[in-house]
Amino acid sequence: MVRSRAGVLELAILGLLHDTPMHGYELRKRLNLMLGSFRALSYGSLYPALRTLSDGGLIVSLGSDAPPPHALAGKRARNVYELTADGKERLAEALTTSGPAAWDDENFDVRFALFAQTDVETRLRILEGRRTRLAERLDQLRTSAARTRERVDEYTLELQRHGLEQVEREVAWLDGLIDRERDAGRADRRRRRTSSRPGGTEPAGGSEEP
Amino acid sequence: MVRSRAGVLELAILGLLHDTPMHGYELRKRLNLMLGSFRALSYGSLYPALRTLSDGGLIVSLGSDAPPPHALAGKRARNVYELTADGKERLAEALTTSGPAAWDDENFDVRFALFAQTDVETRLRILEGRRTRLAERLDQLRTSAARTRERVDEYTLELQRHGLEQVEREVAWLDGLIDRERDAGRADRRRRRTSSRPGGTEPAGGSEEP
DNA sequence: GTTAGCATGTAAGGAGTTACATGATTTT
DNA sequence: AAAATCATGTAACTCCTTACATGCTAAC
Repeated sequence: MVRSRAGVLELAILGLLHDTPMHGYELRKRLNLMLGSFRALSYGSLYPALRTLSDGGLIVSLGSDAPPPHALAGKRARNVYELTADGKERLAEALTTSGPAAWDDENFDVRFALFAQTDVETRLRILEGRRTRLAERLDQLRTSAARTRERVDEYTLELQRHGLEQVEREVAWLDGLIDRERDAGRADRRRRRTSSRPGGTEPAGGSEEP
Repeated sequence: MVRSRAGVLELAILGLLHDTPMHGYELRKRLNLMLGSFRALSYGSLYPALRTLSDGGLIVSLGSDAPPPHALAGKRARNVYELTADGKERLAEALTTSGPAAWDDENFDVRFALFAQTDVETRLRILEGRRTRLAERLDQLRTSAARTRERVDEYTLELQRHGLEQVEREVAWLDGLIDRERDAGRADRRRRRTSSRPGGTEPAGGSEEP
């Protein structure tokens, strides 16, 4: 088995390249945006990752032929990458898996940012998984807060209080998103029932009303 | 120069041991509490860190002599560590430094959790440094949000919106804390002026009214 | 013509994790 | 007597960063 570890970074790259072929430098900027923009990813991470994906046959660089149609022509030396068939397959596969690897702290943001390429069912599974994870955390925090009370100083206490509040807010955020997705899901099923098309693999997309 | 890198973990250990001598296993639990309790620190990190500190002469294990006065006597094989004079010195020194190393994402929480061992001036410097850092982040986020609008999908946008909101809330939290510290600082100066004692190196502490 | 930003990469190293290996003590 | 949890450590490995090395192109 060659697949072994997934790596958030590789998934993020695959996800971005699915929309638009890009070269590393630009990819980095989009990646940083996608990941909330703090914690700027370094080239020392990005280029080796591109290399790995390229070696694995998931992406290819459009070497010296086929200049990007819309953009500033000329300027070689840029390696514009795009997904191969294998890459698309792997991406699609990775996007439908849920499990802890989807809703853990390090992965959730990337998975969320790629929701547009998924269907409502997957989105709901991931959002609910994340919600459950955070609810567990909340439980732990509240329990240990009750246990440690008085044994820690003001500042540690304040830090815990603030941490708790942040998690609570994130849960509330998720609740809102879950509601929205459920509505979208209902609308989707209604649509599918009405039209005779049994529905392909195309993403649900839609929901123009945020 | 032997000092080289500081390491958040080592500072956290020093800070906890300053209050109470402890053995590794217990230290880990307190450490996890202190760091918000998610992201449980592994033994594979903790014990080597204790080793390093021990080798550097900053902490010592009270080997087989002097059983902990208050606690469950008996049970050897536990390495209870405490700060050496050097360790206390290094801790005090580390606690008064500000600079990015104090208010960066990875360090701020630990620094904050150790505020009880600092004076108001240091606390204010760090809180304000952190506030400035976050304000910069906010600026970047808002700018890039304005630039990318329409070029990214709903979900990426929602993620950015949520990230922005979280940072805004943290800034508000800091503002509250800064106000409180300013009040404490004023009270402190007044107290110092009134009493003839010029004030030693003891932490400002106090502030029973949260 | 020189500075700033675009563009790609490599090598060394830091900071942590997982998995392994071991054994004592407490609870059921 | 078995299971849980306390307690300490090591080795291999992962993921990422920093610092280095290189060169092209746009703007001032």
